[in-house]
Amino acid sequence: MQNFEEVYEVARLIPEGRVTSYGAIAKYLGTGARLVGWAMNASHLKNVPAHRVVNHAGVLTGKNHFATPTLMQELLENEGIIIIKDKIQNFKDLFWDPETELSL
DNA sequence: GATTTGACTACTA
DNA sequence: GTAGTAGCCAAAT
Repeated sequence: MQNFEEVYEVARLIPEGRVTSYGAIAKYLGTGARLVGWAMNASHLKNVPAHRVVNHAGVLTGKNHFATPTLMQELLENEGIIIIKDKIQNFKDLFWDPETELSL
C-alpha cells in the first residue's frame, strides 16, 4: 500500500540525532503501529533510516532485523545518541514526533 | 480465501 | 506496577 511509502517518507524526514516511535508515525499516517513495524521490516529494500525508529519505550526492539544486532546501536551512536542496554538514553528529549515537528 | 503473525500501542483489571 | 486484551494493516502459511 501507499502507506508503506508514507512510512518510508516520514522515516527519511527524521533528523540526524533524533528518533521517533512506531506509534508516532502510525498516528501521523492514521494507521496501526504494527503496520509501521512491518514497513520497517521491508525498509531494507528502500533507503530508509529504520535505525531511527524505535518502540514507545525507546528500546531498539528491531535491532535483530538489521544486518547485525549491533549495527542499529552503532548507527545511532554515530549520530550522537547514547544507547545503554539497547535502550536510548534521554529518549524523551531526542524524540521526534512527525505530528509535532511537521505541523509546526 | 481464511488464519496467524509481526521491528507496536493503548486501555482495562 | 504487572498482566491481559483489543485495534491497526500487510505479508506469509
